[in-house]
Amino acid sequence: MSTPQLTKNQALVFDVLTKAESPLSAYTILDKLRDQGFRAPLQVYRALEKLLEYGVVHRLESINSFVACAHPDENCHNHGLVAFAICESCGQVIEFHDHEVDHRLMDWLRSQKFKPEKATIEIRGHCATCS
Amino acid sequence: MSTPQLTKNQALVFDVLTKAESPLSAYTILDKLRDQGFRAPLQVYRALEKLLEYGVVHRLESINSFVACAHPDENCHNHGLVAFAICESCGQVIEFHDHEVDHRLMDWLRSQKFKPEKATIEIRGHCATCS
DNA sequence: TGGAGTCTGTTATATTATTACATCAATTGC
DNA sequence: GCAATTGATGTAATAATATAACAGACTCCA
Ligand SMILES: [Zn+2]
Ligand SMILES: [Zn+2]
Ligand SMILES: [Zn+2]
Ligand SMILES: [Zn+2]
Repeated sequence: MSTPQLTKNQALVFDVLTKAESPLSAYTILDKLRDQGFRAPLQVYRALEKLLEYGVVHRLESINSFVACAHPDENCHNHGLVAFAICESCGQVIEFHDHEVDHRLMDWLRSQKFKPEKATIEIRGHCATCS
Repeated sequence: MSTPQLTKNQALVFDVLTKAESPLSAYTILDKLRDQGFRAPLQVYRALEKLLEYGVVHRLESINSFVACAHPDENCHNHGLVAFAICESCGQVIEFHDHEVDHRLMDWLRSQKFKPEKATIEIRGHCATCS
């Protein structure tokens, strides 16, 4: 999935996310973009939908929030799983990939004849500086 | 975490979940228990909170739903991670544990000095019979 | 008996996400 | 050029998920 030119709304949302130092909820993004003319949640959700599709943003299911991809260059996401460590104190997120975990999970799924489409690996806890 | 005697509401919620063949949302559980006197979401959420604490129920973050533990005997959950494969067609969930994946993730977290507290591993896709 | 702790019932509210419908702009095919 | 299509946008309304706040009941035990 290559990234086409972003539209105005997509660029605004992406910009907010890249400047944030922790994940943001859709409504937080909305609030940050009121000055730029955003009025309704759908403006955010529609932009996010595309950004997720392009792989430049990730959704953190366990905290209903969104974060800019930490590895925009490597398009590792195409083949591999992505995992997140989320600090419950400072909100900081570490994004990482591990082919070992990846293969192990995939092997198990294959043994069950389960066809994976989307995976979520999120660990909540406390980061080095917060513990 | 040993499981104490369940209270009336906890038992009702647990019973609904064990009889279901796929995960249920809190509000679906509420609807199924209207006849038993349930009127408000909190009655469900409070029971779920305890059942999660006892480890007899799991929460599936990616679909905002709850499922009874498939391995009530092994209290594998105390040490190890739990992963779920969720079929998007039939809703069926396969719960599994893998120490390899577990250790690998834990090693990585330790290398980052990240102290894990709660982990979510959920794979959505299609099960053997649905693909 | 009377706290302390836990469970419960109820109302209201907060947070997250989608449906429905209208408009606008760029693109395509003719 | 012009209809047809496609994709992006704006707006209002609503659905779905989750929590706050407060009051009452119940058990256990000092
Ligand atoms: Zn990424
Ligand atoms: Zn931290
Ligand atoms: Zn389990
Ligand atoms: Zn299935």
